[in-house]
Amino acid sequence: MKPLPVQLANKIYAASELIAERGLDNTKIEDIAEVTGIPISTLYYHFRGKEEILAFLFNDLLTAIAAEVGVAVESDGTARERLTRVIRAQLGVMLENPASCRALVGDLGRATRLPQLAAALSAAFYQPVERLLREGAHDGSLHPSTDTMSEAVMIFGTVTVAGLMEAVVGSQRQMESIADGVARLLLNGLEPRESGDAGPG
Amino acid sequence: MKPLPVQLANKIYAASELIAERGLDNTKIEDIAEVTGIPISTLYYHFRGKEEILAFLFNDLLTAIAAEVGVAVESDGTARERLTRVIRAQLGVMLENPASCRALVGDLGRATRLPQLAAALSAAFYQPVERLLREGAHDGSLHPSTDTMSEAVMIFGTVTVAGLMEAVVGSQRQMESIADGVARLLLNGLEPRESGDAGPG
DNA sequence: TCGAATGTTGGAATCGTATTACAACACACA
DNA sequence: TGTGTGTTGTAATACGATTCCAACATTCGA
Repeated sequence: MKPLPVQLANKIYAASELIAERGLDNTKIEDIAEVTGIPISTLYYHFRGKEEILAFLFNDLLTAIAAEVGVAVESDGTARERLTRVIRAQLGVMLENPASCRALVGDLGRATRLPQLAAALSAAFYQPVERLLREGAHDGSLHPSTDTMSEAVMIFGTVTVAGLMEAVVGSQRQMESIADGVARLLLNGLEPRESGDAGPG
Repeated sequence: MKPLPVQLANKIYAASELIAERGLDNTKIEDIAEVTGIPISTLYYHFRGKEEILAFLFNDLLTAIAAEVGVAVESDGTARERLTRVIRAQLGVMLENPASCRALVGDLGRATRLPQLAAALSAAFYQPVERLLREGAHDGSLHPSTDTMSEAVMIFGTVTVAGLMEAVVGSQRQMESIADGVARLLLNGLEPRESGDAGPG
């Protein structure tokens, strides 16, 4: 696939707001053309159709997340510390692109039906976290897990839903604050700990 | 809204499989008519359109979940124990209706854009859990929380994504096994506990 | 049993919108 | 100047949702 001219790439993002609001089906190509300022003909010259426009936006978002998450995974420290950074990374990107996030989640079915995206989703989320879980069992900073895959998926769900909620309500909360809440739940759990709070950085 | 004749209600579920697979837009009314055995005209006699069919299915699922969850919330025991039951209840219904679940999540955007459903969603999930969190802080079985609403949402995300994964892959795992994994993560957290595993029922 | 009300159904008619086709035009670059 | 690539408007085309309508079925109370 040709690499969409920058000038267009910049404009096309304006569509995510619209799609997030109404969903792809209730968004007319005509509307997309209007908000992006790209004529319909031009859109069809570059994209096979509506769905491919959405795919472009998703792919972009997922790539961004995967990149940030990748950095966090590779960083220094215990697995637990890095997991905290991963959570921050994911939430950070989500809060920076609330519209794309809402669009992604709103049309999640479509996203998972687009094969390239399913792979990107997996690469951006599950795999890095799964790896951290294994490493954490090794370095003792995380509990040993029998099923890292399930756990990675659940963690993904927790983080995503948390981020999504903020994206939907257009929250003004700082990413750190949200990330702390997520990390606390995931690391400490809901059951009271005998000792005081474990205070991760 | 008139209460859809039972005979039709039974047939209409056959549509969820289809919608789960392709998403609502890629599902023609014609297809729905075919798999359900309900003629197009009849569908339009009872439903305003495609979207309302989906809404019916969702509403049904959410009502079922809300009911089961409600029982769990009202049951005996500490808040922690009841939370465990809530998780089982939700997962139980999800695994019994995998197609509806996939459809729901796949068209989540649509679901949240349908006002009645947003309310049903909230009633089925957040509210009961939020209540348990507060009660748990009281009876000491759960840690005190500063933001029960966020926490409830995250818990919802964890459980839902876990259930969804199983629904998507058509897992044969027992609900108990899955629920145990979810409960362990949510209650104990990822960080190792000094004492041995806390073993909830 | 009759008649109204309600539900069921097929088929034709509408209508909106995605997508395609095509032709004119712009720009860069050899 | 000529070719290739990208841009854009306009006019088909096609498909599928929804609506309309008329015929028929069923129920139920008078």
